[in-house]
Amino acid sequence: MTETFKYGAELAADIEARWQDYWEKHGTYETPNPSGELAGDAELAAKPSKFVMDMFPYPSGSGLHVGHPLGYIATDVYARFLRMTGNNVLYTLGFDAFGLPAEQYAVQTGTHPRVSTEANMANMKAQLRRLGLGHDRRRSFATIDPGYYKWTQWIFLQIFNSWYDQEAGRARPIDELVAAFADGTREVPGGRVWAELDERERADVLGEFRLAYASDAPVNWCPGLGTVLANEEVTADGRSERGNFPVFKAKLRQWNMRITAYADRLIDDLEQLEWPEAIKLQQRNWIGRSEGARVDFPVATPDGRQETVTVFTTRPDTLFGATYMVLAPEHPLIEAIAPAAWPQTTHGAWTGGHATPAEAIAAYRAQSAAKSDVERQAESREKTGVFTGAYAINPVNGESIPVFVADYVLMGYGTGAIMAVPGQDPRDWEFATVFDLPIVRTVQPPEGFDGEAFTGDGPAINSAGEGVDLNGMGVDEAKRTVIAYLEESGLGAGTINYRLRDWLFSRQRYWGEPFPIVYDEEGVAHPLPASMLPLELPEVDDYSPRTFDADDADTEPETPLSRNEDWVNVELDLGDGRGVRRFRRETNTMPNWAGSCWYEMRYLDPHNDEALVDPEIERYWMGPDESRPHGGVDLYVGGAEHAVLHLLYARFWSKVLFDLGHVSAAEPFHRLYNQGMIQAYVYRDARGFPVAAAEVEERDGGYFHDGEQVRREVGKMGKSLKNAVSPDEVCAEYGADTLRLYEMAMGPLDVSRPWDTRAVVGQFRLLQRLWRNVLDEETGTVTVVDEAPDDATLRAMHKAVDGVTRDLEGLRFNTAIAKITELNNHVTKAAGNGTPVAREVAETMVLLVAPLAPHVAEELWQRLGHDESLVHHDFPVADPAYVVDESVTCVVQIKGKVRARLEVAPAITDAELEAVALADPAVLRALDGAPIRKVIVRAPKLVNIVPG
RNA sequence: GCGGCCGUUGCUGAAUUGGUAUAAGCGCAACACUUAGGAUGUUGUGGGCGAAAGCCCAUGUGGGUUCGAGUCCCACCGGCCGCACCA
Repeated sequence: MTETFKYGAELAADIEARWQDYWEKHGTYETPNPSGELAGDAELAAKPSKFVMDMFPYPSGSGLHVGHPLGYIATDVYARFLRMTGNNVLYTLGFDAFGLPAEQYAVQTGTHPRVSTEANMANMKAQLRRLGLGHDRRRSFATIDPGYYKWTQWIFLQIFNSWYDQEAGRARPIDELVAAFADGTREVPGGRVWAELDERERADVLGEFRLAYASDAPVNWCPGLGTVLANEEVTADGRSERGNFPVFKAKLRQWNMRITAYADRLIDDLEQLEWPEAIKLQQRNWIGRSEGARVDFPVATPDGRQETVTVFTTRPDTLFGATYMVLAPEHPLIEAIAPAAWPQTTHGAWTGGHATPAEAIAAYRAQSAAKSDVERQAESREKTGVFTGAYAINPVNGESIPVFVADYVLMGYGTGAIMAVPGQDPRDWEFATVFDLPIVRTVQPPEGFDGEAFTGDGPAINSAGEGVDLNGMGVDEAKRTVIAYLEESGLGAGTINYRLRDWLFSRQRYWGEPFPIVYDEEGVAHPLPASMLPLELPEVDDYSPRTFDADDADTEPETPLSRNEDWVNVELDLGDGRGVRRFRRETNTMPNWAGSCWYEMRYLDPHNDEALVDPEIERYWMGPDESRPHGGVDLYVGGAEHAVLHLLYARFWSKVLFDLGHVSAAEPFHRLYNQGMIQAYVYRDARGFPVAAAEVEERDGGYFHDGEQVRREVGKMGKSLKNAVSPDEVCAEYGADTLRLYEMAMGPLDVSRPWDTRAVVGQFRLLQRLWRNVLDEETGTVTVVDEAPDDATLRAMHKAVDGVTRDLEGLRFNTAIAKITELNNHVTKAAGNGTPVAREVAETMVLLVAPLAPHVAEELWQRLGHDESLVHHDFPVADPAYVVDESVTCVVQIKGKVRARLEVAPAITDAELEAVALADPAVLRALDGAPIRKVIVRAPKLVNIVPG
């Protein structure tokens, strides 16, 4: 092979492979911890710590397209920049390898999930290595590594063994609650005596407090996937986020995490985080905090007792307008209050044509249970319901109001019961109209209001009773007044309600972390002692989930692990002094979110076998400081689709671990950045089918495939739209440095935009020009001269340094590249005019481009005579004296329109500039003798003259 | 329906946050070097009028605030995203 020094695909490939090997061999990206196993270069560890992280990937089998590494390239550039500006930077990448995608892929290909997952990870690692990402590989792991999930299970046990102390506002060990129950400092629910409870009863009591607990509750059952799902994994139209199968409500015993205990802190602590407002807003909405009141409505039962139905309302001020009441179909009190026969006064339309309330209720329940959420959404929102036959007493005015069952009230929100105020609520108005119920306005609508329910502010009317008179008050005052009255008279209380539900934490899957829980012969759950962790997934022959007809709600989940009797039935000594006993293992597994709830902490201390992370090391990297009041990762980059899933769960786990004293950071991610999506052009033929984008040619202003005209649109990149571009292709044609530059130059990181293969060459040309500015393509000799650069070049250089530094700090990679390009173009032009490139300028350009295009930068740096890698070299610093131009172009405007340009010194005073501007011939000509009313001067760039 | 974001050139996009609109890249055109160019370099490239100097118009549309608006305010049009019978 004849040696060539021309920067082309071949040379780029050679340079890149060489430097990737060099970095690996020299451990260039190995970041020292302050102590412990990964302690190293003490000088480096003494620098300020910066922790930069990507959302780690699923090891998917289909390989990467150029959209996948966008965020990784951005974090790599930023991490490199931070290294060059005096920081000790932790940067690595692991794999989120448990969960549905990995398992489904394994099922499709008929191989064991571990085998296919490992193969996929190896493939992705090779693809990522080709991009030159500066990861500390010693810190990488996959969530499926037993050494990692040992600690996932350990954290589960911590959560299981704690409760939320409302008074203290934090989680505490469950033992402290047991002690309080035992010595009577805390009352046992139901007024029972702790010492008199048996083991089963105690377990049940504690289950009401534990932050991880099993309960029988309506859950999201997805027959098509064969598993239950968390609320966050179900779409608005009642389908599974993965696979898009229908989801049904089913009552099943499942594990939950009491995330609701943290609702307020999860909202409040958002304040201090540097996250996109849109994501904060989504989290706030998801948690759905709303302030209002609980109000108790007495209902007489058929057997002469009195029941109390509690409602939640955000509008207690409208209580006098409550003319009926509605319970959700699943409400537990319906049976107790429904009489055997319809009361005499029953309106014909209220019975649904049934002979008795019991029949009507049963029929209505059957009708609404048969509807999946999908159908409920698809139907028009016409209100349906049925009378229970019972009447409640409105506590403020003693009115007897009918109680209905209707599915527009949801058991999962508030108390599952509402007071209906048709005068002020559009839904209640609609229902009242259908069932001919009375409507009483309690807020005076404004003059000319001709709508139905009035939801705005106004003076209260029709709102006076024996104990309280709201008339004339505005909404806020009326709320306060009525809440005070309710509390005084024991009829209710001000309260806060949340939309957030507890997190359903178990799945009927093989490919997940087994629960470290066993059941004794009485069915009481016992945690495994930490010494028995990790509880490894057993090897089984049949790991596929039992799935069902997607529409068959009448099915039940079956856990793959339960098929393995040898593993399920065990004899263990739990170390509780009761010796070896027989147990059955929990056969559910954890959801794939478990592994991603705490992985940032494990990067810090990945091989620690004594603790999830050493406290000193955790404090060094993640501990709170002035800029991060709750601590956390300095920069976390990933897609916005995790706004309420991973990001909420991870925050929750961090807070529990923080409360229990295991970590110093109460928030996992201080600064969050959502990268946009790289889209791609989609070409469709006349029938609307996508055609292979790579085969489309553009001519005569149109696009053609196989001689046929096709139309172009912008869509997602992927196999199904036949427009995927793999990073391997781009690397082969231009090299990884060009790919990196192009992805960073395409536009702002947080904006989505289409990939344009044609435009990649622009960044390739930048590197070629840079290369030629340093050395001779024919001979390979360095051509830079050891002379001082001329003044103009020096200014261009320092301006570029200044701008690039600020752009990289702000993650504005596209404009940073534009500034480097400008400087390089300046140098190229000067060289073309016979001014050789000065060493100082060449080296500065190499350092500026180093975070973005590290391979070519290392190569040029070495050729410029340096023996050491530039990865830890100082980034150039701009000299302020050269950042300002020698002369500045000042615009002279007349009434805001530019009429003249002046070259002036940057230090010119306002008065001097005004004098110069007013003497300028072009200005005089434009003014044409008009008198001057006002002159605005912003030296040195602008003068605006306003003629009278 | 509620909430949030965004409309700049043929395309991707800049604009120190109210102060020269259109940086940089792609594409396109011309020229140079070349046997050749899908290489490289140079120059040009929002629209209109003009020989030129220059003038007028232009940041989705219409209004407003200001000496001055892509930027701030109001209304509308178009697009994207989130939530949605949440009491």
